[in-house]
Amino acid sequence: MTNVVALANDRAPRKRDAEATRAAILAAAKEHFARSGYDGTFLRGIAADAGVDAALINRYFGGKDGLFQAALKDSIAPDAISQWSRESFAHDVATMMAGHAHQHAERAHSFQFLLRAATSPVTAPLLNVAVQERFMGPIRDWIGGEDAEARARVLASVFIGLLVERLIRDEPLAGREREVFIERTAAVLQSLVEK
Amino acid sequence: MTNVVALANDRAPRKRDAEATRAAILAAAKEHFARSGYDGTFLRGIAADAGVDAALINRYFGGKDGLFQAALKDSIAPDAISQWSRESFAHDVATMMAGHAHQHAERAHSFQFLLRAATSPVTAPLLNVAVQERFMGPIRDWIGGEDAEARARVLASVFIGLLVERLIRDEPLAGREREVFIERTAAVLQSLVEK
DNA sequence: GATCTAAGTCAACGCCCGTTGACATCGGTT
DNA sequence: AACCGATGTCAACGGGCGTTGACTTAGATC
Repeated sequence: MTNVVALANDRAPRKRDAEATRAAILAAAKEHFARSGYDGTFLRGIAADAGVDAALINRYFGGKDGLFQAALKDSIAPDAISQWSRESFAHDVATMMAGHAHQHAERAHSFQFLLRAATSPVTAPLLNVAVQERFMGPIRDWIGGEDAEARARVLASVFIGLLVERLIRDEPLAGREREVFIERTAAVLQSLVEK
Repeated sequence: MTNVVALANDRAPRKRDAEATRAAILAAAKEHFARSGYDGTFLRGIAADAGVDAALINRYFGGKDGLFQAALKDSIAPDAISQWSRESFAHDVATMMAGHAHQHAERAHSFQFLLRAATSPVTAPLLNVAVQERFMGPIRDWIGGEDAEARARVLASVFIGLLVERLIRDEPLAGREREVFIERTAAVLQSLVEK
């Protein structure tokens, strides 16, 4: 009798899948790190959520630090920046920020992860490098023009501030207040894009 | 032979001073919590900085939790927001942000402390209340004008973002980059103050 | 089917933390 | 001077963490 589990792929079904378990560990790690920070997450908890033994984390990621760095890299997606529209990005971002954080759970989650990373001296240097390479760099290139570095820094600050305020206070804006918020925020963002 | 140590006060020199040691512990605790967060600070480290035994912390504050709460209460200081100058505040704030965080250790520390408090589910509600009452409210009243609430929110976001960016990356700006950073940041802040 | 390697498990070690209770010592009181 | 409570010290315990190495087992290869 052949294996009961689904098969039919060119590869065998193989219950033991290194890539799959590695991904499961990484996914659980991202959630734990986002929710509880570096110090507040325990490898045993991650392993339990991933359904594996804690020792496997060590095998795949070389320890807690390595796991954190892998999760960090996975949480910063630089690809979307270069595709931003120069004309509408300011309004788009402002509108997004005015909405529920839940509507963008994915981004909110990974950003929460980053924010937690910023608050621990252990992880702050790692975050610094990651943000520089994968966030500030693309933004700098994207806005271009003179003094792109300094302007990118201000822009990144505003971006971060909007996200943090969103996280601290999740109540959505409405009515006229929402309009004004979007208008003002878009104006700020736009002013930093312009040379 | 009289005591060698300085005396001559109306009070005896008294090496054993409960209030003084309590204050020393609290001061050290605030610094440690601000720098390293709740999980990252160790009572032995605080005790060492305060020059006392770790067991005393337990006697005076009833444990690490009690010490943290005491430090939190002590870190929510009355604000100087109402005394900001309408003319120079934008440039003042921008200049402050461009400098070393160390140069404004006091504010930076208490802000770091509050921000780290957000990472603990226990203390997060406290932070929300503190931000609303001690920060958003005064800012709203201070800027005044139409739609003060919405504008205050954007302003507070920018403020928070600048602080977080500073937290992540402590390298100071210099030269032309610094000038541009200050100029742009001041322009953003000023635009939000104006009606 | 025998075999060998990768994938996963298990128990335990070592470390460091917060906390505790017994002990020492200072300082005011009588 | 004798006393006593408040103040400070000390050593140790219990627990939880990350990490390790030996062991087991599934799955591919022949």
